[in-house]
Parts: sequence; structure tokens; C-alpha cells
Amino acid sequence: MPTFIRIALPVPLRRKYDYVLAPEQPLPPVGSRVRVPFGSREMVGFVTANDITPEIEASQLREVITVSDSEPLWPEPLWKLLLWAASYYHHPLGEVLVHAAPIAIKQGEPPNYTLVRRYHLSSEGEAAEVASLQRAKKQQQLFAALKRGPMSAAAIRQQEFSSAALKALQDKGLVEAQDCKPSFKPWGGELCEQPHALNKEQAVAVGAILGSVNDAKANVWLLEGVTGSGKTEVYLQVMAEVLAAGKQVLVLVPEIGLTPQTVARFRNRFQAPVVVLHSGLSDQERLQGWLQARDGHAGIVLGTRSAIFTPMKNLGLLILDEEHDSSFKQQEGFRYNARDLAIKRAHLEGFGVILGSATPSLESLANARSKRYAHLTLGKRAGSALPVKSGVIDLKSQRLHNGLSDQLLTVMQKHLDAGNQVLLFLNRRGFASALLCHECGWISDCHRCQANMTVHQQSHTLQCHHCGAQRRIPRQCQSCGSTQLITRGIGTEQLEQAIQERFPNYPAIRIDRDSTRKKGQLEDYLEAVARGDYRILIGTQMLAKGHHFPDVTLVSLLDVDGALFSADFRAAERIAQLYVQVSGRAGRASKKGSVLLQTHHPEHPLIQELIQNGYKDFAQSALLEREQAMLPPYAAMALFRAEAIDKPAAEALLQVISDKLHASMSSEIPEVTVIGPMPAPLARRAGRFRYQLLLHAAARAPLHGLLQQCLPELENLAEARKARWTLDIDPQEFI
DNA sequence: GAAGCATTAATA
DNA sequence: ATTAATGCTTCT
Repeated sequence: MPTFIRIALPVPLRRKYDYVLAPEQPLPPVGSRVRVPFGSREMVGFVTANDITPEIEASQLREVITVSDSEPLWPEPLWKLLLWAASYYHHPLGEVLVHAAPIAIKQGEPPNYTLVRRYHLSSEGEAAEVASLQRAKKQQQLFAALKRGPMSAAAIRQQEFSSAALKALQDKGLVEAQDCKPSFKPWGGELCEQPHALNKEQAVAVGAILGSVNDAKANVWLLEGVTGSGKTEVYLQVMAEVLAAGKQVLVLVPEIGLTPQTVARFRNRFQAPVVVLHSGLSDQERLQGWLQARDGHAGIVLGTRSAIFTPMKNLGLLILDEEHDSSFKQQEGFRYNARDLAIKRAHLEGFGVILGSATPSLESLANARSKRYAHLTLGKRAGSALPVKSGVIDLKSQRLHNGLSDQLLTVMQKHLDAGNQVLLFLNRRGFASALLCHECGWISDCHRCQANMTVHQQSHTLQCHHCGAQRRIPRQCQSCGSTQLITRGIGTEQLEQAIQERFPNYPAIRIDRDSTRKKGQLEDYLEAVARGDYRILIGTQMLAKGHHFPDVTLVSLLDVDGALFSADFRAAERIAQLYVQVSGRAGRASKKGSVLLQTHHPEHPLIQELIQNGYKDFAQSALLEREQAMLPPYAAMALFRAEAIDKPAAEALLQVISDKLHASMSSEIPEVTVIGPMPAPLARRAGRFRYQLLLHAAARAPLHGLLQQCLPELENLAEARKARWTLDIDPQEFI
């Protein structure tokens, strides 16, 4: 009787495929890989079941080409997490699995360590005396060292033996090379440096976490610590205990750009080996790190979003830093949220989680409030750092000089004259947000998107920030031929120019995606800023994260009005987080920092709450608002998006989906509200029309039940031929 | 009538 | 996603 297996393939199909094993092939366990024929090509698939009765007639099944693994690729609980993620995000399992595995694994390569070359004495060498090499001092030293035990090529290089000496010994037949599996040292919780002294708040936090961190339970701590309050020291001291118990630590950060300092702090503190998983690694390097994590050779694993899928032999603690950061949510393809998966994984594997942030997400705060998470607060800046002073500048009926009010200019002058640095924050790159005709009102719009093209004076182009289209800045209006073209909306390029004219004695630098395109440029600029080469910093979102500028004493957000009245209900939360994060860039020790916010709406409740009472109070009222409006975290959402070249096709597809959803609901009391289809906020992008359909429910269960029920039917809709749909569970952004 | 491009169907 | 099969247009 032949054996049949069921596999998930890395294709956007939710269907599984059955294959037959040849008699001599070993039975591949669930979670291992097989190479199979698929259509006219070969693919690597993942075994999801190996004792099945095929869905179709056995004679129609094709044969497995090779069984790639004898073991599952993922430990049992992580495999469960992957299955759960595929079902929760309603994403094809095959695609979830390839996303979770290193590239070398998706190509079917065996999960092996790369061999290291080791040198040892030959039998002849064992017999020889050290003294016999009296005439070759270098060779003698190396020979003596090898007599004490075999050495790797790296160790030989590290001890400054020459390759010539090694070669000579090999030629004499005294030393032989052998390629073998790398050996890893066992590690524990030994420290390389003394832990720093904790202030009272830190000590309370560390104490609270240590009380149960090694309980092998899914305890979650929300560590709310203002910038500079010493969150990292709390992490380090908790990590020390976990490592000492022989367990591993996984650390997730939003962006790998922020990791070098973090890695350095880990390496300085702990003897346990640190593995960093980031996009700059080669496929092989990534696989090596993955293996070391899986087999327990790495004590600490540090990575971004996708590192949540790293198998760990004995995971004891997961730290997710800057937990509010939106980059933990993948925004395309498999749209998972690493923060939410971290919590789920903790429940499956039994380990503690620390969510850290100066500005926790409303989701996490709600969980803290309902006691699902323990809430710990670090409210004081460590050391002698002073709190920043906040202020609002009312722009109403004020004269603006390239986006800067008189009031701001005066304050800037004061700070600059006092020898300090000033940071101006404007989240709009380019020279101006649009070009328009003074005579007929024509606007520089993108041909492929429903958006203006941005004026980039430096490159003499108009650019579309949505599809990347570029063209030269026209001299004349494309509609009426007038030469009276004017710009609208100030971007960082223009701001830099204006600032330089206004403060000719204080060098200014612009830091945005355009000015830091080249590799290493950002680092160079940051160094120059730290040296004091520049006095005025002009930047976009890029500057809000991570980097610290001790000599900056004034930070100003030049234009936040857009976010105050955004259609996206999360805009207020994001601007509040940005404001606090940006404020955190300023001042330290003896220098008191100020933050000034320019707005036309100083009376806006969000601004009032934030400026006068801080993030905590803002979050409290924002949560209340969300609760009253029945928005997340007090409701569940899912979003269907559709795109098509043909506008009606996109809308029609979502209309059909909407109808199918309605048909599946009990008509009496519909538990799920279906809103739309409606045009997406950016109704056309890169030549495609975009629509969306929002699903809203008071709880997750009915929403997921409905989707579960309807998705198979939506797989092969006739309407989906001309338009393409995607589903986003717990959407973060509505664009 | 063949070549070239777009659309559709199928993948076990 | 990828590819093979099919349909449709265009050009020689």
C-alpha cells in the first residue's frame, strides 16, 4: 500500500496538494520539506500531514521527487504558531512557511552548519619533537600550539601565526587539515561588566519581572519608560537572570538601523553569544544564525519583525522594544503583526514577554488596563536629565516665513546664540508638495496616481511619492501654457534653503530619504551632527527614531495639522507618539530641552491633553474615545482591498464579496458590519484603481468565523479575474 | 498564415 | 506565483 502525504506549497493558494511517496522513500515528518513536481516545474513544499487518504483518485497523484529532511524544520510549538498565524491572518500556509524560513531553506537546501577547517597534528606530527623544528622558530611555535590541541583557521589567524608557517608544516606532513562541524561553547549567565546601579523605579520594574520571569508562563509586562529612563538597563538585568537559568532571549526591534548600539551593549554585558538576524546578511549567514538559535548555541537573538519566527531551543524571554512601532506589522503579502504573534508564541511555548515603549500603543495599554499585561512605569529620566518643556505656537493669522512663525524664529535664534543645536521636524520631503499654475489653477498631478507630484528642485524633477514616477519640472503650465508656475506646501528641501538664508552663520543639514540615499551617508551625517559641524537639523520621520542628539535643546514639529483631521482613526495616536519620541531627542543632563509645536488648532483636545498632561493622559482620553466610537482595541476589524486597471472591476469585486458576506450572516442580528465598497484613500495608484471593504465587529470571534466560512468561496470568484483582492486582518493603515 | 501579445485555466 | 494553452491582433 503506497503512502500519501499532504503538502502546502509556496503559492498564493489556500489549497493543499496530495502526493504519493515512492516505496523506497522515507516517511517525511509533518513540518519537513519535500521536492515535488508542480505543473511543469519543481517546487519545495512543506508536509502538513503524512497519513492521509488522498482527496482525489490515487492514480492521479504525482510522486515526490526527494524527501529533503528527516526532521521537522520547526519545533512543535513554533509549528503550531505558524499554523495558527496562517489561519488567523487567513493567509495561505505555504506562503506563511516560506516567509518564516531562511531563504536557503526555501530553496530546499539541507539545514546544515558550514564546516570549519581545523588543523591537527598528523600521526607523524604526534611522533615528532618540538625541538626538531629548532631552525624554524615560527613553525616551531605553531607546532607547539597545535601539540596542545587542534585549532581552527580563525584561531590560528587570531594568534598571529603566519599562513606560511602553517603551509610549511603541512608540506612536511606534520599537520593535517580537516573540515568539521563548528563547535560552540556552552554559555551561561556570566557577566563581562558590572550591572549599572538602578534607580528606584528601575529596581521596582526589575524586581517585578524577576519575580516570575523564569516561571515558564506567558507573563507579559508592558514597560512604559520615558526616553532616557533606562529601559535598556532593565532589559539587561532581566536578561541576566534568564541567561543564568540556561534559557535564551529573543529581542525584537523595529529597525535594524538601531541595532549596532544595542548589540554592543549586549556583547559588553554578557558572555553568552549574540546572533543578529538582519537583511544585510547573506543567505548562508542567515541560515547559520537560524541554526545557532534553533540548537541553543546562541544565547541572545536580536532581529526585526520576521525574527519572531526564529526557532529557539529553550526560549525564556522575549523583549519587543518600541512595541508601538508600526513596522512590527508587515504591510504587504502576509500581513502579520509580530507583536501579536509574540504574545501568541509566548502562550504556546511558555515564556515571558516584555513590551517596551515610551509611548505604548493603545492596544497594549488596553491590555494592561484589563490586567492581561502587568504595567510597569519608568517616569523619571535616569541621571540628572531634566524633563523637556512643551509649548504650542498658534499659527492662526500669523505671518509664516517658509513655514516658520516669527515666534519660532525668535526662539531658534536664542537657542542657537546660546551655542546649542535646533532640530526642525517636517514630514514632507522634496521642495514643495505641488506645482500649480497661477493663471488657470492646473496642478502637477501624477498620470498614474490620484496624487500631486512633489517638486524636487535639487534634481529638477517632479516626483510621485506613491509610484515613483519622475519627470522634469515643466517651464510652462501643461494646460494653458502660462509661465506663472508657483509651488504649494513646503518640503524639507525648501526649508533647508530658507533656513540657510535666514541663519547664514549657523550651518544647517537636511536629513531625509533623499539626502541619505547613499549607503553610510546617514551615519556620516549623524557623526557630523554629534561633532557639532551642524547647528540646525532639518529632518523627516527618519530623525524621530533612536538617534540621540545631546546638544539639541530645541525641537519643533512644524506642521501637524494634517494628522489632526485625518480620516484614519489612528492618526492622532501616531502624531502623539511622534511628538513624544521627537521630544525625547532633545536635551540631557544640564541642558534643558524645549519642544514647540506649530498648529492652526492649538485648542484641539488632543494637543491640549498631550502638551499639558503628557502621553499618559492623552492615551487615557484616546482610549475612552475609541471605546465610545467602538473602534479598536474595543472592536475587531478586517479590510478587503481590491485593485484593478479597470475601475468598475475593483468595485464590482468587492461588491460581490460584500454580498457573499451578507449572505452568510444570520440576518436577525448581524454581528459583523460590512462597510463599503468605498474608494481607498489613494483611489488610484500606479495606474490601478483601488477600493476597500471594511469589516467591523464587536469581537474577533464572529468576524473570523464569517471569514472562515466565506473565504473558500471567494478563492475562485469570476469577478476576481479582472481585479485582485487581498485581506488585511487588524489593519494598521487605511491606505 | 505565422508571429506576437493578452487572457484564461490549471497546478495533486 | 508560474506556466502552458488559448484567443485575438497584426504584420508580412
